[in-house]
Amino acid sequence: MTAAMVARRAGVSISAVSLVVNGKDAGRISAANAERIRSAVDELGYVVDRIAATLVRGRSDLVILVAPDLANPFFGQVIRGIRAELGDRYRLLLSVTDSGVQPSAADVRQFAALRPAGLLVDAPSAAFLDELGAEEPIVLLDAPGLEDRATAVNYDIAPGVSALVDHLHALGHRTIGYLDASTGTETFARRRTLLLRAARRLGMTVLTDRDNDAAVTVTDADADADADAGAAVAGAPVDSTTPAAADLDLAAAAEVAAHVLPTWRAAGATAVVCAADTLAYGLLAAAAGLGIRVPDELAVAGFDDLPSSVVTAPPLTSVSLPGGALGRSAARRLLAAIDGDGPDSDGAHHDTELLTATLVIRASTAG
Amino acid sequence: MTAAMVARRAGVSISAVSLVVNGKDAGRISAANAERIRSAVDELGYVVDRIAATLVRGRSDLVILVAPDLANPFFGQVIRGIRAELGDRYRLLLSVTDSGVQPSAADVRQFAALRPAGLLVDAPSAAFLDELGAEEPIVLLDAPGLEDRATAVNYDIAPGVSALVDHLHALGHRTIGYLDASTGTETFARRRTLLLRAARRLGMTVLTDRDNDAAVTVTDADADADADAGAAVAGAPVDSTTPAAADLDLAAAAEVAAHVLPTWRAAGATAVVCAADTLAYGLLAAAAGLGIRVPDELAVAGFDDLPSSVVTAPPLTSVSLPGGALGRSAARRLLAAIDGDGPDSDGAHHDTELLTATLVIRASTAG
DNA sequence: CTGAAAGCGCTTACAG
DNA sequence: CTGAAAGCGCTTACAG
Repeated sequence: MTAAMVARRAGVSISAVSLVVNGKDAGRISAANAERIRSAVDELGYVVDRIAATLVRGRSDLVILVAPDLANPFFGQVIRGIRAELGDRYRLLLSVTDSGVQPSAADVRQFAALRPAGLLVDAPSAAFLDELGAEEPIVLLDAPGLEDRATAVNYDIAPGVSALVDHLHALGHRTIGYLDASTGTETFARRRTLLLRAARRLGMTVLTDRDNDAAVTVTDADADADADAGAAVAGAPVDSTTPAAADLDLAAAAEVAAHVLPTWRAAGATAVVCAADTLAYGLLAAAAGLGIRVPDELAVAGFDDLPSSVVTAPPLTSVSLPGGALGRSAARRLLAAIDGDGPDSDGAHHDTELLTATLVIRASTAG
Repeated sequence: MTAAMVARRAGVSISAVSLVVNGKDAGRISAANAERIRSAVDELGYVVDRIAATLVRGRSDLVILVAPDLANPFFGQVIRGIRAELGDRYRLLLSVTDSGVQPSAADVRQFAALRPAGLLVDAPSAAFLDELGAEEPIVLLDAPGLEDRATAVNYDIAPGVSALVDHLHALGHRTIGYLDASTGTETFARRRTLLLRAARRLGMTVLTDRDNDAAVTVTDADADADADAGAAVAGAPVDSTTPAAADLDLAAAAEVAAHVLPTWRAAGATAVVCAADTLAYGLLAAAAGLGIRVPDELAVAGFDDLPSSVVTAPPLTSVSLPGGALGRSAARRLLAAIDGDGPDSDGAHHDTELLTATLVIRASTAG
C-alpha cells in the first residue's frame, strides 16, 4: 500500500497524495481532487510510510526517553506525563537498558541513527552527556548540576530533605544510617549531600559505610557550598571505605540492608534514610527478617513516594518527587525546542525548571 | 556522516563501505580495502543510518511490545526477559498507551508504518487482534483463548488458582469477594472463571458485585467446560449487576474497595481475592482506612507476585506469574519466527507454551 | 491547481 | 575483487 497506489486510484499524482495526507493541500489541490484522494486513502487503508518520510525529512516523529531504570515504578507517572504532553504528534520510544545501567556510547549512536525528533534524558551522568553530543533537541530530567549542559527540569529537593531531617530530629533521632543508590548519577549525589548537610546542621551523625561504623564527617567546603537547590553541589563527601549502596532493586537492597543494619544499630542508629523508596522496601524486608520492628526500633524513610508506599508495612515516609509533573514539564520544553521557539533557540541560555519536593509523613517514622 | 564520506576517505565505493559495515565483505572486498574502510569508519564515527537501511530492506530492527499497562511493575521483569533474549540485534520499542487502554486501530497502523521486525502483544483482546491483521511476525503473551490466532506464551494458572482456593478453604473461609480488573482482556476473564469454578467445587460462595451482595452462581456450562489450561474458557458468568472491578491502579482499586468492602463483609465475606497485586494494594489501603485488620478480620490475595508484595502490610499472598520467563520465552519465539524457522513457518500450526503459575503464601492470608 | 523530477542514504543485484 | 546504477517510498522545490 503506497502513495502511488492511492494516486492511481484517485487519478492524481503522487505529489497530490502527499500534500493531502499531510494537510498541506490548502490552495494547492482542488477540493474535488482532495476529496477523491481522501476517499482512496480510506478505501485502501493507506498510511504514510514513516520510514520513507523520515528519510526525506531528516527527522522522525520519535521522541526517545533514556532512563537508567525504566522498570522502576516511579517512571509510570513520568511516562504518563510525557505522553499526555506529546499527544499524537510524536511517538514515545522508551530506551530500555538494564536496571541501573546508563546507556553506552554505542547505544547513543544507535539512538541518533533513528533520527529522533528529540531526546529526554533522565538522571544522566556528566560522562553520558559528553558521549551524547546530540544535535537533536534534548531536555534533561532530574539532572541537578548539569543545568549548564541543556534545558532541564529538576527537583528542588532541599525543602523535602530539610523537612525529613527536622522530622527525624524532632522524634529524637540523633544517629541515622543512609542507604545510597549505587548508580553514580548526580541526582543521588545531591540527595546524599543535602541530607548530610542538613543532619550536620542539627548535630546529627550519619552512618554511610557498609563495613564499619565510622561516621562520615561532612567537609567544610561541602557544608559551606551554595545550598541553593538549583546550584551544583560539590559532590558527596569522600571517605575511604565502601559506602552502603545498592542497585535500585528490592532484592539487592534487602541484601545490603541485612548486612549493614546490625552494624548501624550497634553504632546507635535509630533511623535509616534510603535514597529511593525501592531501596526502602528492601530495607523493610531485611528489618522484618531480622526481627527489627519499624518504627518502634527503627524509623525508615525514602525518596520518590511511589504509589505502593501507601501500603508497605508500615506505610513509608518519603520525600515525594512528583513524576507526572516532571514528565509533562520536560515534554513541554522539548516540544518548544523542536519547534524552535524554546528559550534555548538562541543557543546561549539553558532554561531550568524546579519542581518542589515535599515530605510525606507516614507510619514508618511517625510511630 | 554518510557512507559516501567514509567511501571518499577510504578511497573506495559506497558499495564497498556497505558490505564491510554489514559484515558481508568476505571474499568480496580485499583485506587491505576492508581495513581502510574500518579505519575510516572509526575515525569518522560512522553509523549506518537505520532509517535508510530500513527503507531499502523493507524491515527495521525494531521489535514492538504492545501492552495495555506498561507502567505496571509486573512489566519490569517481562521487559528484562525480552531484552535478554533479543540481544543487540533488535531494539525494543515499548508502545505506550494509557493505563489499561488497548491500542486502537489507528495505533496499530502506526506501528506497521514503522515496519517492525516483529510484534509482541501482551494480554490482547480478540478485537484488537482482528484490527491488527499484521503481516509481520507476532507472538502473544498471556493471551489465553487466543492460541489459534498466533504463537503464544501463556500462563497455566489453574494450579495456582486451585492452590489459592484450597488454601483459603483450609483456613475456614467459605464466602470470599473477588475484585476484578476492569480491562476486558482474556487473561482476566480466565482468572475469574477459574477462581469461580474452583470455589464452587468446594462449595464456597464468591461475591463479585459492586452494588449488592448477591452471590454469583457459576453456570453448569461453565463449570463443565474443559478445564485444561490451554483451552478457551466460555467467559465469565453473566450477572445483571455491575461487577466489582477497577483499573490496574492502586488509587482506583482503593476507591472501589472502600465502596465494596462493607457490603461484602456484611454478606459474610472473610477473604478477598484480587485479580492483580496492584488491585490488592488498593484493597489493603482501603481496609486500613476502614480499620479492617488483615488477615485477622479479612484475608487478602492477589495475582502477579510483584516484587513489592514482600513488603506490603501485611506481605501479600499471591498467585505468582513469572514475568521474566514470559518475556524470554516470547522473545525467543519471535526471533525464530523472524528468522523463518519457527514452528509457525508453515502457516498452519500455532505453537503455545505454558508457564506454570504457583501460589506464594504470605501473611495476608496465613494469619 | 498540477505533475515530473530530484533526492534523502542506504542495499543489492549486476556488469565488469 | 570493484563500482556504477537501480530502487526502497516518500517530500519538496520547480516548471508549467
